[in-house]
Amino acid sequence: MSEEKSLNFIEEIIEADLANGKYPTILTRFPPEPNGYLHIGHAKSICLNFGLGIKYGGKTNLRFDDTNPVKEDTEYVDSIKEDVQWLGFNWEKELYASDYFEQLYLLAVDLIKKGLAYVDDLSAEEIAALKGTPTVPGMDSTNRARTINENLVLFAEMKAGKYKDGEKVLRAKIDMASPNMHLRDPLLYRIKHAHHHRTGDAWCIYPMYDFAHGQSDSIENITHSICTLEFIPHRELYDWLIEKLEIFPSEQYEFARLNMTYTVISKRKLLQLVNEGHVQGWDDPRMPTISGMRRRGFTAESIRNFCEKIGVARRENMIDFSLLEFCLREDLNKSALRVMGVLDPVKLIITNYPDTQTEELVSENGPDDAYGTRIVPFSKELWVEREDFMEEAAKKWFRLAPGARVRLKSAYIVQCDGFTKDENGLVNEIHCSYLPETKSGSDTSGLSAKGTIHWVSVPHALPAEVRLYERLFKVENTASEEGDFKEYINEDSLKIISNAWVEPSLQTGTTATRYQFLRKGYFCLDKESTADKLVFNRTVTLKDAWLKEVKKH
RNA sequence: UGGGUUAUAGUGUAAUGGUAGCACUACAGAUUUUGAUUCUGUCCGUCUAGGUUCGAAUCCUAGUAACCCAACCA
Repeated sequence: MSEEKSLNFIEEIIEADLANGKYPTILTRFPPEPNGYLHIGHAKSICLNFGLGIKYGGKTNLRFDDTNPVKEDTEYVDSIKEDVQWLGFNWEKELYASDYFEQLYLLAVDLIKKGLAYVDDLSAEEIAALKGTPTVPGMDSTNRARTINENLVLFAEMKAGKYKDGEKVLRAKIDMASPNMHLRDPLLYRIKHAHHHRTGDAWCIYPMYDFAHGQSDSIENITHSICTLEFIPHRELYDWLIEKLEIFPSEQYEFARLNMTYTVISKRKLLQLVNEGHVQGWDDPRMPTISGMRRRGFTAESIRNFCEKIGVARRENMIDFSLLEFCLREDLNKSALRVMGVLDPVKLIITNYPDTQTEELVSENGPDDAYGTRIVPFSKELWVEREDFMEEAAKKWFRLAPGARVRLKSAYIVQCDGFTKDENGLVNEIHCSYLPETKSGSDTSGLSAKGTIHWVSVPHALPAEVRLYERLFKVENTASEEGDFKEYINEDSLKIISNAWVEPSLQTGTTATRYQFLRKGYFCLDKESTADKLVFNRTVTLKDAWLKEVKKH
């Protein structure tokens, strides 16, 4: 039954490694720096790393790459853990690069003893000047010739706090003429008299990425260390350090990071959007952060499916936002409760319906019988969608218009007889007569209506605020446009409707409940919603064939 | 213009010398008490030029384009 599914290039490597006995089992890791919130690009990495662990019966660690104390905070650690768990993954161990500071220090001492690292007194500017350029070889620092003993003493003094920030660094002794800039005696340690969110003031020297990441991988016996393409030039250094240190040979593999149309996916840019007030926080429902998407109403399942569909490769990519929406709708369609809500209300009066009568009609809750039914109250006055009425019916118009017949969902077929306008010329009442024998479930009329519309009974309706979201940017790819990415922000990405009406069954529900407002889209309760003031987020619209028809003309 | 990486429909991803497939998008139709869902169909592709081969997306040669690398960030 199971179809042969093609492997991505990392799976091929793993299967080969397992087949030839290179490793008995695999261990991967997801290694975020706790300096911001996770976004959809991280989700790709999470699904990849944890997915491989699951697929091949191995394990995956969650490791915080917390080697730069001035940028990191426990706030981010907590949010990252929450997001990974929410996505549905369990880590083998929760680890921190800062747990290895002592071991890393000893590894650095080892490197010095091997004559492969030295303490340099040059300033950042001087080091940069001597580094050369991609086309011009670098030149040795005079400190490169220091003896092993001298280096040992100086490095110990760095650790002991004898020097101020920037006075000294530890560098690997490799090749100042290498065509790979990362091999021109890269910095291994720098001095930072800064408070670390976990180690406090215990350290004033901190390892650089290149002397922490691969070593942490090795300490944990990570078999496949998977990162993004921009780390390709680091791999030579990654391998060099592991070889010279004679530690567990973890191997680095790189894949292309996720790019998506109509958004930005970079911590730096997302941070700007938050700090400059273009959005209301990291979990603003317009943000491509995991927390933003969760608040917006995305399901973890839909995000995992998306990550599965986009694949893993080594070429630059730009994924259509519509694929994400497809995955979202695909999942929500299966699980969302069907309810009725009117976003732009206009009153419909059933002239031949008894003034004080109320009926309890039965309507289905979901896409199949398993969801059961609920009671929806019906009466003489209903709220219906303003856009479902036209004074003069257009071609192919299936909805309300004078003389036209429509089905009120789960209720009756009504015939539109007329309408009234207010002093501003705005339609304020639609007058209809209902056909009693067309009652839903017991229709004996033999009549049919082309269109079916949703409604809410006026005396029973609950007021609600509804927040509609559009894409955050006006252009597909801000990076390929002139100027700053913020010039392309869509100012209309949030529309708040304060006078919507929803059916009474929506009084109870949690932020975990997913709804489909019939014909209007998928919605969920926002975290700001209260029993007195319901607030809904529109997660995504339904596909709308009529809208397309209208746009054609 | 030093080094590295990558080029397959509009987008993403397969095909590991042997029928260029799948998904999204777009378009058309059927069904529908959601103009949703579901179902059916259509359009559209191997960066270029040579070469090897019975046979090339795949191998070779030469181009072209895009991205990455000169932070005491990760």
